[in-house]
Amino acid sequence: MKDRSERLKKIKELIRSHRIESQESLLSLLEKENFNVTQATLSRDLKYLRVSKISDGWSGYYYSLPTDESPPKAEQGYIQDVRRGIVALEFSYNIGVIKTLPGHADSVALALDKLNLPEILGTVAGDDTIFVILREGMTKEDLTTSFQSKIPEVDT
Amino acid sequence: MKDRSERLKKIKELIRSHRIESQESLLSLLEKENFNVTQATLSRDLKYLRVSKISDGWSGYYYSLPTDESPPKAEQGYIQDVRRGIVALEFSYNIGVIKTLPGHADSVALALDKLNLPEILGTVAGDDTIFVILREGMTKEDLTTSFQSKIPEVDT
DNA sequence: CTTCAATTTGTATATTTATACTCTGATTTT
DNA sequence: AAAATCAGAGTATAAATATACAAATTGAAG
Repeated sequence: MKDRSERLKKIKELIRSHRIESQESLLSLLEKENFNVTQATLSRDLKYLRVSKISDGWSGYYYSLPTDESPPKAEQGYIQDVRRGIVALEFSYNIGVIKTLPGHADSVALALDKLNLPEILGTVAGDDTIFVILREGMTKEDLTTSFQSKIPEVDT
Repeated sequence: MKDRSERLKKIKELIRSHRIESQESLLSLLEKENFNVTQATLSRDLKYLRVSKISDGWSGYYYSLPTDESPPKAEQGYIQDVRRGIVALEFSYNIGVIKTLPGHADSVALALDKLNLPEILGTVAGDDTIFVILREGMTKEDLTTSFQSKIPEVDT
C-alpha cells in the first residue's frame, strides 16, 4: 500500500535526524508531517523496520535504525534542543566526550555554549563528536545536575 | 563492587549465547547461575551495558549487545588510512595530539574512530591535527600497544 | 569506631510497548 | 457480482520495562 511505505520512509528519516525517546513522541512528529496513525501501528512499523531502542548509558534511551540502515549521512540539522542531539556522553577526568547524530556536533555544541553553564570552560566540535572541557574543580556530576535543571523538556 | 561486575559479565555471556526475549527469562537464567536480583536491577544493568532489544522482523524480539561488543568486521581498509596519515603523536596526560598531513586529519580521525579502540573515548579533527581523549585509567602505552597489535609497524 | 557520602538494590508503581481481537477495504477467485 | 482471502489499521488491554523513592551496603575520612 502507498500510504504505509510513505510512512515507513518518513519514520526512518525522523529516526536518523532526531533523538526520539518514545513512540509517543515519534507519533507527534509524524502528526506534524500529516501521518495520522496510532501507537499500535507505530509499534508494528518499528518491529517491521527492526528499529531498536538503545541506551546512551547515561540519561535515557533513543531509537536507532539497524546498522545497515544508518549510513553516515550528514544532513542539515533542525535540532533546537541540545538534549535531542546527544547520543552518548562519557568523561575522562575533566574532559567530556559527547557523541551526536552525524553532522550535528556543531549545532549541539553551539547550543551548549549558549547555555553558559558554569561548569563548562569550552567546547570543540567535530562532525559527530564534541569535547567539553570542565572548569577546575567541576565534576561530571555538577555538569549533569546543572544541565538537567536548565533543559526543561524532552522531545515533543 | 564484586557481585555486580560478575553479574554483568554473566549477562553478557548469556545474551551472547541465547536468544533472550524478555528480562524475566533472562532473570530466570541468572537464577540458575545463582545470581538473585530483581527485574528492576536487571533493567538497570541492561541500560548500563547498552543492550538493546531488537526485532527479527517477523516473529519477535531478542536482546543484543552493542556492536562494539561483537566480532569486528573488515577494518583493514581503515588501518591503511590510519597508517598513511599519521605524522606524529604526542601525549599530555589523557590527551593525545596527532599531527597528520595537511587536510588529512578528518579522514584519519574517522578511520581511528572506526577501529573502536577501547582506550579511545573520542576524537576531534581539525585540518592537520587531531585530539584524542583517552579513557580514564588508560595510558599512552596502552594505546600504542593496542594500536600496534591492530596496525603492525608504526612508530609513535 | 563513627559519620558522611556514594553506590547499589528492592519495592511499588508509572510508563511504554506489544498484541488479541475486530473491522474495513482492496484484490482475487469462482 | 458475490464469496473468499488478505493486508493494514484501530481499540482495548496485557505484557514488558523504566524509575522514584527508601532502605541497605560499602568506602572513605576523621
